[in-house]
Amino acid sequence: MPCRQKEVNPVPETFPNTPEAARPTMIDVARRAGVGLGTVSRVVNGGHGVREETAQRVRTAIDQLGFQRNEVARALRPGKKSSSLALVLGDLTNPFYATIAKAALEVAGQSGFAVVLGSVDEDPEGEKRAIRELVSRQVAGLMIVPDQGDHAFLAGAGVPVVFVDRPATGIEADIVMVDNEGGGRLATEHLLNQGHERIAILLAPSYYTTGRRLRGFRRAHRTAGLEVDESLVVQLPEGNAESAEKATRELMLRPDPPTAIFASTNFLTEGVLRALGELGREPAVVGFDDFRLADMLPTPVTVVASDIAELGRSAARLLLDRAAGTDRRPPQRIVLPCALIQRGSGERPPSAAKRKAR
Amino acid sequence: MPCRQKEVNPVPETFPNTPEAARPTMIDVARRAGVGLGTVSRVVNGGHGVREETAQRVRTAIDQLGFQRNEVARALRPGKKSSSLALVLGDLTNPFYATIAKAALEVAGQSGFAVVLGSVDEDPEGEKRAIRELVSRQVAGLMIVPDQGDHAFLAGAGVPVVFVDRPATGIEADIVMVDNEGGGRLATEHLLNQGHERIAILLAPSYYTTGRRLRGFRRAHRTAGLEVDESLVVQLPEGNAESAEKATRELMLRPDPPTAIFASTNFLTEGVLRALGELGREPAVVGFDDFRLADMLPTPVTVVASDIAELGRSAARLLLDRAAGTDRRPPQRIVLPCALIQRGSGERPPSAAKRKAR
DNA sequence: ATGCTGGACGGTAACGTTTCCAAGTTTTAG
DNA sequence: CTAAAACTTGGAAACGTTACCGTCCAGCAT
Repeated sequence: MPCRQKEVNPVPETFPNTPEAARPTMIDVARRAGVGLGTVSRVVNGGHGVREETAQRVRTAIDQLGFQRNEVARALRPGKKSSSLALVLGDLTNPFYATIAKAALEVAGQSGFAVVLGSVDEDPEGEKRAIRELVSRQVAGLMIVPDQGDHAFLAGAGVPVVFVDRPATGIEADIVMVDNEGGGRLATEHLLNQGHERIAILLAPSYYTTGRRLRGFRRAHRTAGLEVDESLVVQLPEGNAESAEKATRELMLRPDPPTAIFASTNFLTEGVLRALGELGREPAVVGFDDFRLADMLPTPVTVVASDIAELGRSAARLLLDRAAGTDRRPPQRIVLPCALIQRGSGERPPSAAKRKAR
Repeated sequence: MPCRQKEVNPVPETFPNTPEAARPTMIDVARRAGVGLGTVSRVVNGGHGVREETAQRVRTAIDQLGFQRNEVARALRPGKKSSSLALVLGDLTNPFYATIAKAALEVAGQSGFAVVLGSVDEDPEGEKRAIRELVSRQVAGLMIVPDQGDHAFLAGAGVPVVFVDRPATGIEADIVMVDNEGGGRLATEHLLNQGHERIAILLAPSYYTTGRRLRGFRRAHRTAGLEVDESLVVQLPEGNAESAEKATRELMLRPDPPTAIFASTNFLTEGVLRALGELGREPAVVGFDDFRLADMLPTPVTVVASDIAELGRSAARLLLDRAAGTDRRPPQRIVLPCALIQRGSGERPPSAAKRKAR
């Protein structure tokens, strides 16, 4: 008779070099409670179809042994995806991404989902690799702040995908983003209302968001009946503060400098301010996205902001619904509004810039 | 004859409501390549002991089918922990934590490890729950920025643990941290050297780090032959900027305000500056931990800083070695140095504070 | 009594991988 | 030319869980 006896927490003769405490399994629990394996599983998963008395005995055994379900084994069963979501985004050091991550983590955690992070530093191919890695871990869904490039390869991944902050090409999926065009228009209109007619816009390289914000910029001009001076539309080679700083310097040292600058990204805003601080110039400045300490700088910074945390929360909620199969609607498109926060830098009149211009 | 024939990517008669693309398994690959299952596994894991010709055939099949190893199934095998690390820390919105996370992610990623994040908002019990969750996901190791409270329960987790930024009680484990006492001393000495004799210190509630920084503060005083005015040692009820702001206001409105303030945390520093800005006072200020825009504030902020990213990198490296079993040394204790970054706020002489004091 | 229904429970087959062992094949040595 | 050794390879067990399929028993209707 093949006696498949298994020692419960066997004491190893020689202490293993990896002091790996053998964690109890459902089988251990079953044996201890004097019930079958299936019964333990039923109890662990809600306990339907188990007599209360039996369930109690099982629960006691679970407590005594300190049993905890092995999520990996659980996820192996067909259909059962693991109870983890993946989040793929850029530099966590950017408060923008960090805020999204935090919010998503929070929502996922409330539903008992863990979040596996894939940080990708602006590398179109690295992103693909990271996503493949994540998918191979059987995550229940993907939240992606996509890089440029085709994301069609995601279609075969077999898991729901939610894009965050910007859409991706090649695949139809849910998307949660902010009203970039509206924000761009808001910022620009505000500057135009102050009487500015020469407004520069700084753009990070080829993000989707960049295009929309620029569109808002143009639209505001058109509405005001003004032409956009194309030499004031600055496409930066990189999306960091240094790049913006350099561009701002060049911009302000032109014979015909702008009287206002719209920095389309939080890091760009920083760069702009840095350059202006050194030059001692004071054009009006409006940034896109709020940032910490914006109100404490020598001239508090006016920004167009949205609820970034809500971006992360919405994405996580949507993804959880998709993963659970609760949500069968066609791909959704959630757009969060932007609001203007006036702090000072955006309210400087054109004259202020001119006054110091010489 | 039990013909366990399995269709390769069978076409479902009725399209399933969850459009789950059946992903190919090793068995599919084996069949396609005309080899055994074991051979495929060997090829996937480095291909030792497989003839090159056979390996090539397998690789072709893998490419054709777009096969990718199921990490979950892999992790199920005994001994094989999953190739993920867990990172448990506080508010990701705090650049301090975000920096650690980013660095750890980077190092882990280079070794093909994913990182599962558990963010815990200053909740002693929530941390425990989060850790249990993570352990049940069979992570290969834990990196924890521990909350107060006993962490003895980790001893039975069966996975290596590395503590980050501060040690935990109840368990002997690796720890990576900064030289808090040295940093505290450095900051204090710097202020003392400027001639300050009434220096206040603001402390976040009951962190380990708080105690060490305070110790450095006291030590510097003792070395200088000065008594610490205990009324200037301010234990805050919370670790946020608001709390520090309120405390600073009270401090400065005393009949005998300090001429210098040592803020022992980046958020505290922010609060201090906020209060001083409103009051129009100018005591010297030194903060612990650098932060973005510190150099752009009206008075650039002097701080004691360390390489936070290296904190995360070291932790990840150490944990990877432990997880691989490469590192069998007794628990390590890595301490990173602190350096003073002079920017202005810390170099104001006592007279400046007094001048405006009335 | 007997047959039936249905709930409670035990057992077992997967899930996809790794690892071990045995069998087969080639190479090397004697 | 044979024996042994080394290398390849296929097959099967096992990891811990869930889902399904029986079995068993109590209770009920006939």
